[in-house]
Amino acid sequence: MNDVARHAGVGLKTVSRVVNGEPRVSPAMLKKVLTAIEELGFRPHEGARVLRRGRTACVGLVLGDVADPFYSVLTRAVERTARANGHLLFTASSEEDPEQERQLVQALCAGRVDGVIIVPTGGDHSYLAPDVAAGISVVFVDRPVQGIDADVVLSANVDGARQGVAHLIQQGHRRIGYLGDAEKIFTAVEREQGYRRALADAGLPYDPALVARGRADPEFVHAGLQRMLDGPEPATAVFTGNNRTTVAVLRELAARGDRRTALVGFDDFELADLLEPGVTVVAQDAAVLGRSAADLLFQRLGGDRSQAHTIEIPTRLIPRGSGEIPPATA
Amino acid sequence: MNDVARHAGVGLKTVSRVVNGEPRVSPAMLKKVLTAIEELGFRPHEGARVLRRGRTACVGLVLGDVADPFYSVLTRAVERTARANGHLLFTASSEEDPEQERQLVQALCAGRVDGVIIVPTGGDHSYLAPDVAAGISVVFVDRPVQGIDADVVLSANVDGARQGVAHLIQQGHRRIGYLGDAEKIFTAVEREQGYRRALADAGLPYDPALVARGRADPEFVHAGLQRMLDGPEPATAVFTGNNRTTVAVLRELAARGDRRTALVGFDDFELADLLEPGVTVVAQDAAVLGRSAADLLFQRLGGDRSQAHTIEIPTRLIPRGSGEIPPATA
DNA sequence: CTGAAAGCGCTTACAG
DNA sequence: CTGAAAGCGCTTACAG
Repeated sequence: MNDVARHAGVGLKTVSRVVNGEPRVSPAMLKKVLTAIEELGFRPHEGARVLRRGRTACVGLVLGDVADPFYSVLTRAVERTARANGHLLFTASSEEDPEQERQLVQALCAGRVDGVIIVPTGGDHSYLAPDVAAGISVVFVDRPVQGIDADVVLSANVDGARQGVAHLIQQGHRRIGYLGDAEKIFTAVEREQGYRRALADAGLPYDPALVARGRADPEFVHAGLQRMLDGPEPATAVFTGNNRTTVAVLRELAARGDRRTALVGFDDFELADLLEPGVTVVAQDAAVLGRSAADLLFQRLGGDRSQAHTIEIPTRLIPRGSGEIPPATA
Repeated sequence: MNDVARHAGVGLKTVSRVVNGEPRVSPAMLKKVLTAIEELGFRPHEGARVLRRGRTACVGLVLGDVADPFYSVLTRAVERTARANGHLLFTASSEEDPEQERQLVQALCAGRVDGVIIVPTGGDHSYLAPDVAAGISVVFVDRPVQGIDADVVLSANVDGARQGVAHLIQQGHRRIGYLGDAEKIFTAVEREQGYRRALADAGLPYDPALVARGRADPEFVHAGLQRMLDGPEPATAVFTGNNRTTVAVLRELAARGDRRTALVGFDDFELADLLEPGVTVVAQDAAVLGRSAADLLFQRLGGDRSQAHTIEIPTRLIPRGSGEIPPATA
């Protein structure tokens, strides 16, 4: 910029005015600066701007895994909103590791972003206090958080799961298995609670033998289903707590040649309607989740200092066939 | 940092030394600074560091749509490599709009990143010359680029498509339709070329009536398939040029109740194996594409000034059933 | 309408 | 081992 000023034979400030499109620049000056910029191929340096202005025009998004379809849709929605607000987006995957999440969030908060949206891993998030005090806005999405008071956007996990399981009960099922994430993940706990509530509502007993919690890998699902389906009192239906588990269960059922066990999954996924039978799901709206979180963030960045909000996004039961299979023994 | 120095009663430089873990700091000083940092909740400001050092420790990735499964897997691979090299990642979706891409890339290059990986939309990319001259490294992935000499990582599009179509010919098909992206997209042109080459290799005629190019939306696919399958000399098999088109074709075939038309798709997708029949695909390795591009980028950032490389990642034919359906009239 | 000075928060030479 | 000075590239008051 100094070069440009010298090249154009004007003051530094005049160049700054032109670059920032400020008024009160005479046409003659404007032209001199513009040609100098052109000739030198000058581009203003955002970093320097940020340092002086205190605003980065960037926001960050930290979540479990950008390649997970649910999160990639959420990411897209956040990105769209960020762009609409003139901001660029950092994305970073915590891999569900609290320590990695902390590192990523702090790297972002160290002057690189104006605000962050976080899908929090478990654990205490009070480490964010200095950053919040320094003026960085934080919004949590998909899961709530401990140790800090901030906006949160959630799916209606308990109620969604309750509805999904109630749907199976309505089809006549009495022994319904549950497979979901480990207990350290908030949504898993919530959805399992919805499962229990549906059972309780229908006066059905809760049987720990029908519940399996863990990572959605083939081994876990294989073992879990085996336990539920091959025992003396087998389950006739299964409710899964997230899309990866649902897909793993579909694979396992296919491998077993099992077409009689009913299935309702939490979270929709592409092609669920094309499988045979179509997979009945409790759909979350990842795009609305992302957009809502980003909207809240930009409200805060816009100066909103009101009390922290908690927004719950409703889910939707989509019957497609797998959840309407009647109990084998009925 | 000034506050810390004053609070600790030491020089600014000493604080800098401690923050950066430099040696030659006496234990007494170290302790004074450390407690001051603790008491003030000090965090070094990356922006300022960047301005002085000239390195951002960030890289950017600009592609069509982060929510596309192929790209989200690629994104994840880039992110992993970036993290392994101590860098954070910006992601931005161009939505296949050259102007939007240019804006995003330039916003990133304006002092926010050390390098960028781009899935280029069509058009000339010579606008990047000043940034490259300014020391920013650029790698293109998935598609090559015009107007600039840079590293490129591609899938073996022509050969992969040729193999996929040859596979259908081998099953006895003589009338094979092609549905793919619009011609402005490089990979679409390449894959269509592979399609034509396979036909030529087998001595089969190229029939424009069996070719449809456009966005993978339901209307396009509906019209395209109708034209190919409902004419006097219908196609008995279809080759699709990308995963979104493949899925749209699957939907359309299901809607038509068509289970006799064979299908091979370019690009793999989740659940392709669970459909009935399983979907035969020419699989690209999005993770390898992303990792290779990121590796090249960090080589450049590490000082490699050798000639630009072009890397081609092989594809793999995965027969699952849909591509092994014999011709209806055979 | 225009510009010289100070400073954003750090690091890079340079002296002590 | 320690620190005062200069400067990264820009913008924010402040004079003219």
